[in-house]
Amino acid sequence: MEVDLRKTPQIKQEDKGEDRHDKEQELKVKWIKLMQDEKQFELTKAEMGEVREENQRLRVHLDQIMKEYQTLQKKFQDIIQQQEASTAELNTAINNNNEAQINDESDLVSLSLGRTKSTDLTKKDKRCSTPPTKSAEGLGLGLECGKFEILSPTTVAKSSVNPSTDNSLEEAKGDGGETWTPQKPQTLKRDGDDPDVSQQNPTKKTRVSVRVRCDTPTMNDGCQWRKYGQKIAKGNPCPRAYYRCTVSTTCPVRKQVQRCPQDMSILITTYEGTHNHPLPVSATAMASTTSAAASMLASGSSTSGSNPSTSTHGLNFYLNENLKLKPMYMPHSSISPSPSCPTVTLDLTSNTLSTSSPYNYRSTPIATIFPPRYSTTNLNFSSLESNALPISWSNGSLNYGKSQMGSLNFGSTQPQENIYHSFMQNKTMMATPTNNQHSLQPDTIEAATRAITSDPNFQSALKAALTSIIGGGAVGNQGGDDKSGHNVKPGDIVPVFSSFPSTSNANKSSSTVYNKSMATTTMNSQATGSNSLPISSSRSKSTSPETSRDHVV
DNA sequence: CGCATTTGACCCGCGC
DNA sequence: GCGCGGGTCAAATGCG
Repeated sequence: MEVDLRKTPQIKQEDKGEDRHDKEQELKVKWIKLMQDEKQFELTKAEMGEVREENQRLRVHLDQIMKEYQTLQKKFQDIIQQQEASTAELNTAINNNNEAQINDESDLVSLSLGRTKSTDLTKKDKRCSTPPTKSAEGLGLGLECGKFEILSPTTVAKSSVNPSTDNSLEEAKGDGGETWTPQKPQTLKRDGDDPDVSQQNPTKKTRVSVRVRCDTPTMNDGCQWRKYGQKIAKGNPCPRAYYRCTVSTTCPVRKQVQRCPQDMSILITTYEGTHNHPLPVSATAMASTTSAAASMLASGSSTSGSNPSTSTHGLNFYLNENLKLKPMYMPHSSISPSPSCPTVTLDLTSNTLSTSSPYNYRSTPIATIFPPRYSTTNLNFSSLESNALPISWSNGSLNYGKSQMGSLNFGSTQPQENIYHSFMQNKTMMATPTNNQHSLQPDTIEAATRAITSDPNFQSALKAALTSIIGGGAVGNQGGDDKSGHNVKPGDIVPVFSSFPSTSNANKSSSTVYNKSMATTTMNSQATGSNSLPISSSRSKSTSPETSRDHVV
């Protein structure tokens, strides 16, 4: 690179005439170029050094974030364990006190984690066809979906903590006009195999029902499903498809998929049982959601059951009388009597959330759909403003919220607050079993607030939701239904057992670990149209075998 | 040929 | 005890 300048004079002396001059000029030019190149090189070196430093700083920062994340995860698991323990105790006490009430009436708790607009509410009411006799407020947990909205009760994730326990997701049959019948003894027997379930509550099996507005035939939840049956429920023109988790041959999880007869765009998916195997990253989102819902149910539903029939009066959760809950189109549909199946409903369909009001007001509770005897918890994950779909599980990409990161939006502005409010309300109701619903005094609310904030269930639910957000990228995939499809690599398998509400075995599930890839994982599964709606005739190979047949059994 | 879906039959619980 | 309805089974069917 460097030029020997000392030789330059010598060359001048040796050369003669114009040639010399020319050569000298050339050498000068070359020398100048070399110097410039050298300077450029040094500058580049300096830049590279800066970039390296920056890179190192970023690495350090990333490490810190990862450490914090792991720490939070551990804490979360601990809380879940504690929550499980406390929940068991609480349920026992509650059962003793309110057993009669619970058995007789279905408790519907609607937790709206978002704000719903009144107009939307009206629409929902129409859709649900549930008697508008009761109004409920709810906080909207807004999950913006690309293609599908979760209308109402959506899948409940069983507590992520318990992998082994059976998780049940219920679809709100009510949408279809049919009420979701509680699991029958058969299923219970099967589920009974699962020790966890029996331990937690022998009589109750948690189901998570997710209502989503989905253009696609089925909602991809990241798991692999095999269709094993289809039936047309009485009073509901839309066939109900039965799916079994095929990720593991021993996995007890089942799901039912059904279209809402009144609004075909609404897909009701009910999950039942807990996954006893690691879930693909793509499935973790739903798992987290359902876990949160299940957690709420575990702690809240049992306690809240005091007055099912009373109106919420601005509370997010409402309890409905059994009969009134029946869907309009199925006035005669009988509710399955099995009292043993508490249902958590996640309503991701509510688009109409009012930003102004802290609570969701619903003229007609979604819960109407549900069978009376079960205690039902409705989680309304609707975005505040919600034109945007809360979650798009359809087509394989699940987007929680608008953010590219696939984050969950809990309400547009103050998500946590919304959750908090809804949970608080729920708590309040539980605290005042009989009278509370009609009038909640401010101080009562305050007391409830304190109680709620300290409630592990609430914390767990919030964490689950946050977890979903954090792992949102991974969550996005619906492809899970596709057996073939998953873009999920082996490494993506996440040891999250409890995507669904688990009734038991908090211990086992507590070890939930998310694969590092979760954040970045993209779900593409069902874009391929793998899932076919029960109604649709199309047949898809995709993992989510939603039925394509119209055929009635 | 293997696998997933379809679909009629069967099981079981509940109500009358 | 009988009928109804939900849920599941398993043989048949279809597709790649």
